[in-house]
Amino acid sequence: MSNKKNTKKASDSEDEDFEEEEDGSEGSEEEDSAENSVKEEEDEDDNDENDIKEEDNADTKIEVKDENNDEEEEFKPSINGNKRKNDTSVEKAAGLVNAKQVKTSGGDAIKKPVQKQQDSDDEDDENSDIKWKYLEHHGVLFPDYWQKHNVRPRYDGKPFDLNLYQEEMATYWSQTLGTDWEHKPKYRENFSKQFLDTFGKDKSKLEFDKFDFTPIKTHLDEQREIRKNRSKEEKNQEKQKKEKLADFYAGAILDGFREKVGQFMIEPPTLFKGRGEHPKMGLMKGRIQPEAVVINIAKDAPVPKCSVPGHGWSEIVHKQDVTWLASYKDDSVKKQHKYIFLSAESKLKAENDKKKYEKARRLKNLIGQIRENYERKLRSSDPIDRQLGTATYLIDKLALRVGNEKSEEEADTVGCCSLRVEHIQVLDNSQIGFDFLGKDSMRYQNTVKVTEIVWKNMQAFTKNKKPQDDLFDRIDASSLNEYLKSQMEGLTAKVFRTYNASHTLQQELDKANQEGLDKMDLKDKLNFYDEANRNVAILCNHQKTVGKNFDVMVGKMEQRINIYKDYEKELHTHLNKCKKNGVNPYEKEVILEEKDDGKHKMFVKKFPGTKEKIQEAIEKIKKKIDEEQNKKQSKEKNKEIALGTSKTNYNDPRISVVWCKKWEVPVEKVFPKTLIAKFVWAMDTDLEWSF
DNA sequence: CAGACGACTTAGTACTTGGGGC
DNA sequence: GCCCCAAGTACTAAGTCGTCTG
Repeated sequence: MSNKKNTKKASDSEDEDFEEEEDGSEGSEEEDSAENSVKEEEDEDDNDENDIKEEDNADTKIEVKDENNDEEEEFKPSINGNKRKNDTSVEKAAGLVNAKQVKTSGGDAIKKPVQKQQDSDDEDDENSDIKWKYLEHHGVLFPDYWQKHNVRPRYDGKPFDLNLYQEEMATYWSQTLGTDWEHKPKYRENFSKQFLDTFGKDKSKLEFDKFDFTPIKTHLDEQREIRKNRSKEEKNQEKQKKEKLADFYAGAILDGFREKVGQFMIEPPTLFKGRGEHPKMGLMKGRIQPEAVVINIAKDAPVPKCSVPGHGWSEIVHKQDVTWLASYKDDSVKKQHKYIFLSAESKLKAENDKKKYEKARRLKNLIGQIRENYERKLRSSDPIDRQLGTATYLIDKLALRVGNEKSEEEADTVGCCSLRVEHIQVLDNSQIGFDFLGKDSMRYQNTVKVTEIVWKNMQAFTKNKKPQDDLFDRIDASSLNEYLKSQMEGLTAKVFRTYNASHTLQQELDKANQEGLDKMDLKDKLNFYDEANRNVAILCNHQKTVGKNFDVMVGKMEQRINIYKDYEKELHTHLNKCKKNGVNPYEKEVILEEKDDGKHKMFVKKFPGTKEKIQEAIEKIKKKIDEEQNKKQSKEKNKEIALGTSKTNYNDPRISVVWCKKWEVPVEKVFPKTLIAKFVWAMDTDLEWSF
């Protein structure tokens, strides 16, 4: 396997960087080949340094034996599927055994036993750090190199030449013109500095403000327009090409099963867009070269081909104790690791997911005892214990995150342990006010009534401190988790969020009986579900920003409702007239509203000629009013609440599955496709089950 | 033992899509 | 058939938490 080490750092020194790319030839040449890479991969396999021997090119179907997996679609990755058995004896898993042995050991379908396999997995504890025995995949996809469009910005009113890299940067900048980013001082500052730095010694002569990027912005808009107006065939072609690519890279084999890969495209360069007041926003995210990418596969799996000609992987590793297929470092904006994992619907992820909820259920069974314990700690004479007890109380009652330390290089956000005095207010009547920025700089604003002792503790923790001082100065995330571990094996702060969320959902949905759900129609049942979901989202503070035209949309809805209502009234008067005069002699149509272009009739009023028909029309419009009002209400209720996050990450899917079965609601109504796929393991939960 | 590192989950937003209303 | 919007998905940032290291 290749191991070329001519790596250059992504983008530490811009001068070097663009000089290297400046000669252009590299760029365009590679781009072409990158485009073709898929075809190449499949047809020819002989011109690459990662020359892989593909012993068996037949696209062997892999037999799926595990009954838990019978829903498994075979997506059709063209991996050289080796048939292999999925049930390998325990000793084979012992780690050092290489996959070759696994592969060649035993026939195919001798052992069936799903049950057995599960048992042996459980006993497998001493080997629990082994995540797979065999792993094979196609590596990762690289974004195209920059292709010059030669649209020049103006400088001091005159067209200004840029080299390849400068043009790339300038274009990323131009993409954000007209958005909020443009006006964030930090974004502008970071970008402009880095941009000017690319001019080396000339940079002192340049002022960023004298640049005018509107020509590039215009060009981008035009391009978008062109893209939008492509013919149907063109669009289709492109779609198919994309799908083909996806098929190729999205397929992996893990322990004899075809699995789908998650995000397999290396993150393309762009300007970093951090959340909140991130000090690094606007910096250039560097281009990742294959030389930075580590590939993780089984020892006897074919090495995936690197699709960038003339380049090779950094390293091929066989780490069985991790689940990632590929990883790379990207230090261009901040030190970080990126990974390519299997998708959420893979067995590996699903198992973890299930474990997470099982752990939360264990907490449920112990919560009484655990609460007693931290209540006691609240009154301890040891100040550390009082802080541990108080923090645990907040995590439990308010579903706060634990709050690890953060560096200066990130947005200033906090969680429980990192709360500062300035974030809380000790109020009258045993109340505490919270106001801080949590994960993703989402604001947590809440006033809560707490127990007497918690209130006293909180007050004590603020004593003699400056606003910027830590509220919990004697503990941190790891000491808190250590304490939690002493209460229950594997217990950490985040388990409380999972537990509280799922518990809340279960409780809310259990109210269905009192609410008389059986008499409701599907829409109302779903409203009921949403309401439960919403309570969880509120608990976890899952927010979304209100769309720019939220008010406009609501306004439109109101307008529509009013029009409908007016019409209803008119129908009533019409009906009365009809009653008086016997049969109405005429039927008229009035176009109530037209759009500016005169093309679109928004709403047509009709005044039918018979009493029956009028009555019908009244019923119809009443229903419409009702529907519209419901829509408006839920839109307003969900104004800044995101339901999706708790659905995907916090709510034990079995709760919803059982509820759906019980009330005859199709699961597809509460879970979109992707979540159904993610939660296959929960789909056949039986009615008796509860969280 | 603190801080860095590594792996994995959780998160909101930007973009795409598809289904209902005309 | 077209248009529009909401729902769904893709994307990647930002957390958590265990472990390694000096």
